[in-house]
Amino acid sequence: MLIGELAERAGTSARTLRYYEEHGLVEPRRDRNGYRRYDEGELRVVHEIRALLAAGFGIDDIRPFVACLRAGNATGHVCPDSVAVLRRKLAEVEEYLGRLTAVRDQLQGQLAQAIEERETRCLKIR
Amino acid sequence: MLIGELAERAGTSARTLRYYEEHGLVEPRRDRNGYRRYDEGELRVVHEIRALLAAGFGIDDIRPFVACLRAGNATGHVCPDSVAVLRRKLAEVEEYLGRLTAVRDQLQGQLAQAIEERETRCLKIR
DNA sequence: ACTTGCCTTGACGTCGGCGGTAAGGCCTAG
DNA sequence: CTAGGCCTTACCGCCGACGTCAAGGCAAGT
Repeated sequence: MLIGELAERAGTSARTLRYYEEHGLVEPRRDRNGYRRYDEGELRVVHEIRALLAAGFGIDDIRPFVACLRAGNATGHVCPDSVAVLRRKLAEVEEYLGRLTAVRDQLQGQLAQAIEERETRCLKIR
Repeated sequence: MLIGELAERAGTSARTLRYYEEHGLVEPRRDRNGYRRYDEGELRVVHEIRALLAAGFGIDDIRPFVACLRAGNATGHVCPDSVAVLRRKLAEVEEYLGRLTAVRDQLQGQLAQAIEERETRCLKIR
């Protein structure tokens, strides 16, 4: 499989796949002419990468998951290194959730106050 | 008040205040020698800006709040434009909260699954 | 031979809110 | 006169996951 086909099947771009390779997440063989040659398994790897990125992981966080998949595991998150990253990320997400919830409450409060104030003014005008 | 004093009183840097000015949030007068001269009210404006930034607003979102404050209102979020931005931002935050909650649940699930799998293997080994 | 359509490397652009530094002007105290 | 402590404009750097050229090589159909 050449890079274009993998890109299309994975729902992404060739540039993106080269980027992953540049950062050590994928290592295709090379044809005589220098073309990258991927085997079928890489499709799963790329899907895993994309899912983790979408979940907010950084490239460096993802490396252990890929290694775990390559080691023959059914999923990338069962190895100790992956679990450590999972724990850390979960903590980060929960902290961010807390802050974001506080922000939401504050916004709701300001909005309610603004509306109330407007109605007060309307009553005065009448 | 010169830029250094305002920066210190607002708990930020001169560079930051110039950045705000560059983006139309503050417009100090100029002394004969070109120095920026701020009056007392700008301290509140800068505090408002910082609070909104900390809440996740972008520079462009903040402009109406500043205008609202300058128009003589007690707070920057009572004017129609500000309220519109508040509504939009609240919607954004809530959507992001939803996605982040989904991510958290997924992470918790994967973590639980990984731990369960490990324990299963330990039982087998024994 | 020519066109089309893959592929390659390399390098710069993006977004946002500044930080940092250079090169220089202004003002005051010693 | 000079040192220092403000101020000015101007421009590069940062982070991360790519997008977007540019310039060229390779393979295959007509």
